[in-house]
Amino acid sequence: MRKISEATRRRLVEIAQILSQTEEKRITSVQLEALTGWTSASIRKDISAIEYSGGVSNGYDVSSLLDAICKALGIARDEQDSKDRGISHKCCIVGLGKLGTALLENSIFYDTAYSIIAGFDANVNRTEILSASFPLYPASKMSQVIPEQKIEYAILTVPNESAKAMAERLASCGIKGIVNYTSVMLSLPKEIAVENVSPVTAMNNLSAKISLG
Amino acid sequence: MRKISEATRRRLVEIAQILSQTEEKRITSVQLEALTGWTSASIRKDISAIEYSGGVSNGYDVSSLLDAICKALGIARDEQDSKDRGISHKCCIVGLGKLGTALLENSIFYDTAYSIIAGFDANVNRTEILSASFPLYPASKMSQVIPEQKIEYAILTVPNESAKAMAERLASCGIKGIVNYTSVMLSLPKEIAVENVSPVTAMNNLSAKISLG
DNA sequence: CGGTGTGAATGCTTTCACAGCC
DNA sequence: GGCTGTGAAAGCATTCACACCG
Repeated sequence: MRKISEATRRRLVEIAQILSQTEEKRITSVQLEALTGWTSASIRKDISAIEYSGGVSNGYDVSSLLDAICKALGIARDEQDSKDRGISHKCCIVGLGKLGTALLENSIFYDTAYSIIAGFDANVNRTEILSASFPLYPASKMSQVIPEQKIEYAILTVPNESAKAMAERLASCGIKGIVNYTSVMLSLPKEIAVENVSPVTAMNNLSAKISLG
Repeated sequence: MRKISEATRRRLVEIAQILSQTEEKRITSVQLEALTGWTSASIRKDISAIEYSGGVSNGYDVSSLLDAICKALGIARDEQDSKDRGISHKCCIVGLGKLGTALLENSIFYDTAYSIIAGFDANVNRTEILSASFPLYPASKMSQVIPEQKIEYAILTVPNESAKAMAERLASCGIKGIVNYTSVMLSLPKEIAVENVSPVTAMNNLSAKISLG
């Protein structure tokens, strides 16, 4: 069970997302191959890495497979599941510029296990003018609010210039993971997980992928 | 040279991004290890996969290493370089909701090889009301504008409900890569590259990474 | 049959360790 | 002395192939 490798994990996360969007009742590894591009054998191996006995003969039961994957990866399948299992990942948005406010108004985490419960910005004006369904604080309050509210994840949408400093502050506040929308590569203690999702990084990856065939 | 693996490519893209943000003149593989968390041996192997002779004895020359990586991966280091080498990646934004407009006002690709030259939305009102430094079109014009303008990449910021359909349309217009901000997993012909950067996907990855240690 | 689950074989990547160089 | 570059070894992951099951 502790044998879930990086590659397998990424695939399972993606498979889980596909399953949650499928309306079929059952699905086979060959269908998943068509959907994902990975070989069916590799998908079966991935699934065998988690404890799941269901898939006998005519494919997997979508719902129970999804449950099994989510359980194995420690993620919740939706809001209900997250309540049932007592998993709730509290997040905050750091940086309330154009992008940050777009995300906070978008209710992006509707019906997921994640919920945004605070926003921060260095500019006090902004935290006072903007409004959201959760409180907004000046950045100076981070070190107080984050531990107090047990916030685990941060979505970093500050300008590049402040990215490094803010990330380090988040780290020292005990944040566990950062979704990084800036194009600055963060260097943080390795127990803090970072997921880079800046458009520039994404484009570079895309572009390199294509140009190498 | 065609031996650049997926893993190596991703690391090199990240290293390139770090190099472009370093103001030091030289850097060693051990320093890169500290910054990235990957072992120095693996970094040296990665670099040896591209044609680069520079790094003798006391580390690598930041600027020439960056050049070499960019050249090997087919990406441009900045706007100037992209002009010099005649590389210019034209992009469009599909979906001008909150997120889409945040991205288009943000001049996110300032001083990169990428430039956004068109925006699309299914809602004609929106394309008429909004304004940007590039033209906005109703989605019906996609199949005309994309080939005509030789647009290679799309940033997909439509609502989840329309993601699948829009992605398929983009594919049929001959787009080469999609940066996917929706949480729908796209299944497209494998010659079309997709980079998933939705907050939900990112959080799931983060969360799985942490819970598996 | 059409499908899963899984040892065995193959093919990659990463790590090790050290020669060679400044 | 410190660092790169690289064969050789070790460790993983993917693919193959087939027994087994409904």
